[in-house]
Amino acid sequence: MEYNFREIEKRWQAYWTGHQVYRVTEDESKPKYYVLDMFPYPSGAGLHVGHPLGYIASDIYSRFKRLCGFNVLHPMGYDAYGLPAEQYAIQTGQHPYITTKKNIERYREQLDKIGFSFDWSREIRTCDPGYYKWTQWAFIRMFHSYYCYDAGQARPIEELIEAFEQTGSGGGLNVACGEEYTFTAEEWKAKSDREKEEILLNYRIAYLGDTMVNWCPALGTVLANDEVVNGLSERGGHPVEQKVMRQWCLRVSAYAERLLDDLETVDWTESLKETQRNWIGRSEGAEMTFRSGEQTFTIFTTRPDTIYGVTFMVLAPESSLVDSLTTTGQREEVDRYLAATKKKTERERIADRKVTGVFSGSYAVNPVTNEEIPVWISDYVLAGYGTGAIMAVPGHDSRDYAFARHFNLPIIPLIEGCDISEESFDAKEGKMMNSPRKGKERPGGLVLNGLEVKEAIARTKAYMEENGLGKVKVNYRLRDAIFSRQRYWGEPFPIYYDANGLPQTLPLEALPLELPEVGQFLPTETGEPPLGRAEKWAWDSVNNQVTETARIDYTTIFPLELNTMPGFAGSSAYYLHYMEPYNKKELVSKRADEYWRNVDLYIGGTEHATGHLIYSRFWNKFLYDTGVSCVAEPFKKLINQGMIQGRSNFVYRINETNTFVSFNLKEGYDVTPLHVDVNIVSNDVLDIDAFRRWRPEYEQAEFILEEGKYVCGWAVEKMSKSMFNVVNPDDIVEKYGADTLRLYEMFLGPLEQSKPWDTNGIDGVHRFLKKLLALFYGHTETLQVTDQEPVAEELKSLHKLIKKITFDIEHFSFNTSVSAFMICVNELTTLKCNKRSILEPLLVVLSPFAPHITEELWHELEKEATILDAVWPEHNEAYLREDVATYVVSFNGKARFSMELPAEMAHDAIEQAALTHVSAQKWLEGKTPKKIIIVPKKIVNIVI
RNA sequence: GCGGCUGUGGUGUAAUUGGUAGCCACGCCAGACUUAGGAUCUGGUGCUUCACGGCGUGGGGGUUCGAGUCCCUUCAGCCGCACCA
Repeated sequence: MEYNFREIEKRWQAYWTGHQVYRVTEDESKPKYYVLDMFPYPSGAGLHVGHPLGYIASDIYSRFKRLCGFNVLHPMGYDAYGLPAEQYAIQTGQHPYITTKKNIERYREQLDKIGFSFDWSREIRTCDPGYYKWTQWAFIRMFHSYYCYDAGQARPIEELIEAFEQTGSGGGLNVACGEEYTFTAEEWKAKSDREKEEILLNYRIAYLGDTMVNWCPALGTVLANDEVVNGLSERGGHPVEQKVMRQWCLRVSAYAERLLDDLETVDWTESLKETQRNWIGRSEGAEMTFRSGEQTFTIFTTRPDTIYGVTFMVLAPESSLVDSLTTTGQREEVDRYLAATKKKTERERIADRKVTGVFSGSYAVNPVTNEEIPVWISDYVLAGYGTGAIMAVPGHDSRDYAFARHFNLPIIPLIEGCDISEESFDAKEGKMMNSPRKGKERPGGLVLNGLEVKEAIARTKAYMEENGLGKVKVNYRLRDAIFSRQRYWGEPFPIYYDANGLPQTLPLEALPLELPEVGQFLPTETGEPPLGRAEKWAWDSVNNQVTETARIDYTTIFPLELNTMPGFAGSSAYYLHYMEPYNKKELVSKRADEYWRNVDLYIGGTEHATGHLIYSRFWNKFLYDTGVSCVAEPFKKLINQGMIQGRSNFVYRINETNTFVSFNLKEGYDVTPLHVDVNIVSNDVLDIDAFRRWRPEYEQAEFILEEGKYVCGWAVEKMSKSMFNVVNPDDIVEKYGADTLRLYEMFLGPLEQSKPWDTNGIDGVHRFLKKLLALFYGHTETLQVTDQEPVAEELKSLHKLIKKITFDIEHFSFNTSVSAFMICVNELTTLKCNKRSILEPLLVVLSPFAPHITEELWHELEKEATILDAVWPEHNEAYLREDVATYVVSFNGKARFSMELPAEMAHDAIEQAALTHVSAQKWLEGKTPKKIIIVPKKIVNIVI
């Protein structure tokens, strides 16, 4: 019997497509289960064997859930906007859509070969206007919303306008905003539309603001924080500088608290949650107000208890206070410092940690001691965090310490017994002293001496609030997301600018606002984004779509927004549209959303921890607030599949010759290791003929062989073209079949672990499939299955498998599942089992892992997949059979150990064990054993 | 610096979650069938010892009748945050 996987797979592929086997509908009679993969960016290089790892796992889980009676939504699509297609377009002039479309087709071809059960009728491409209509739609909604902390949710902006008209900015409003404004209702009413709009932008969830951005000159665009790594752009590694620009932003920071708190409600790995917690960066502290002459300003600190140790203040160079606190005498020096700081890029600022700074000339008054302390300016204080100003406590903060040492400022120790002669004492522990210092006590003043740090913090906070010197405040590291990109290949903003130059949203009927054609994909000569090259592009299409009254008169030239949205825009709510991709009227209908709710299982890489997975959670929460999504968290359980690294092979050329020496013989020769294409190496043995054909210079190569073979060296490296270690799944499928690939990728190790791809060992899995087929066919071409009654051993083998696999799949332990299959098939082979009643259920269990081969056999057995429902749950526990004397031993009602032996041996075992095993005897004191189970030589367990 | 994760044969890994450490594979060794083997099948394979035995889950210590698993400590590696007050 040949294992003709090529024919089998081709046939089933065609059958699945032809009969739309994996099409899913909202079937209310079944419980739902939503399995989602992070959709791929279709790159030009195609898939390598690492990409499908997560897809195979999710596919197995989907198929398993289907067999368990769930209605499983398992869609797939493409994150189609991206830089590579745009850069290719700039170089070649080919429209990114064409490149993207071609890549998608190639991806699809590769994915299809592996035999996934995606419902392709629900495919989404983020660059498809039918889809990005909903990205634009959500943006408009964010524009028309503000965030109310008291309500704990986003609210329509009209409510805020109403409040301003009623009570002005006072009236106990507790809302998220950029700058704080103070005005009365009358003042508000007196403002012009333009002024009102400027103020409202401070409150909108999608807003236009002047913010410090990461500007990447090489890419010609602004980047979000998660797109910058160590001061370099994530894509391409170009330097990034800080720059103030007017950009669209999303008020993600308003959701910081909820994004943090709701992490408790999701089933993600601890490390991923921790990464997000770090990124959100909650810190609890206090805002304190200091006075300097006529001015007051606020600082943020997590250590209010150290107020007696403040010996100077520091402002960020970009702080708006710098100007007003700089004295005339210091003006020149300060300006020089500001200019120097401005020139530094983000990376330089991180790289040279030299202490720099300049005195402003002003003094501030410590509100607790009334002492005057100098105000300095230094770039170690960040403008974007807290208030951009700090109180410096050199005794207990290492940065302040370094600064104080450098500029010879006083350092006061505040904790009993701490040594600050070499470094600051940063730990939040110990007893307070010098607070206040001896002889500086003031009646009714704050006294912290003798308190533990924790108590001192609480005491100071209370004192501040009682005396109106400050308030308790929680700060977050998480910043608003910068949402504009100066690129072509992205979603256009549904925004135009009116005669006042103020942003207005397009009418909803005008959506989608389609990406225009441009001659070139570069920025314009005047420095505008590429969309600036489109001539009055959208107005025609906008006006064609809206009713007569809503038409916009573009003859007065109201320009459209020329920026496009960033990559994360399209991936932020795609899982919602998968629920109802054919709905042209809504992102998702109430009915579909309430059926599918949220993603039960999400599988993808860790690299999205601080990007997509934050934005998506934010976006979903916004839609939850506005009643679109009915669940606050989009992804209930999340698994990060590990990365598959490459395993490179090397040949060893003897220097200055064309002779290659085998790995174990290379000692004694002067050799250079050279990467060799892993596809012409098998089990580390080089295919010499293929090598000679590989490159012209090796055509005449000579070899020094060991035992007739050329053995290559190897190393684990990143999978990349330049290392010749890229393995294409197509080649594996061609050689071994998709089922072998699927099983092998799962067999390789735990799903979440990173591991090198090593094709050595795939034979073992392939052999397993052949062995399995041999159970059905023997040496013939026709089925040899009989209807005989199974014997106990056969049943036991099967039921052991079912129990094991059920447990393993539910715990995403696919590698051990594959092992269990191998054990079962080995056992059945030994038993020469060809009984239908055993083999049929075995197929059902295997089907999530190797759908082609099992469907093939089912077909021959003339069975439907529904057989599963009957088998799976019923026989779950059935393998524990009295007649083979399997004992499950338990203490305190908890199963401890099980062992099998003939029943008649049990009695002898008790005696022997009790006599020979000291620890058992000790344990048994005062107890009466019912049964002791042993294996030869050693005691196994005791039943009380 | 702060936080998280990991450490088991030659290799990938497993261990019923505190109960015979090394399942299942790869590789290797031996054998069978073969003109042949990068095919197939059978047996063996943690280290050490001729053997009885002894030693073994990065190192050290502890809890326990019993520890790969729990606690303390230390080393190594990977990841996240980091001039965030």
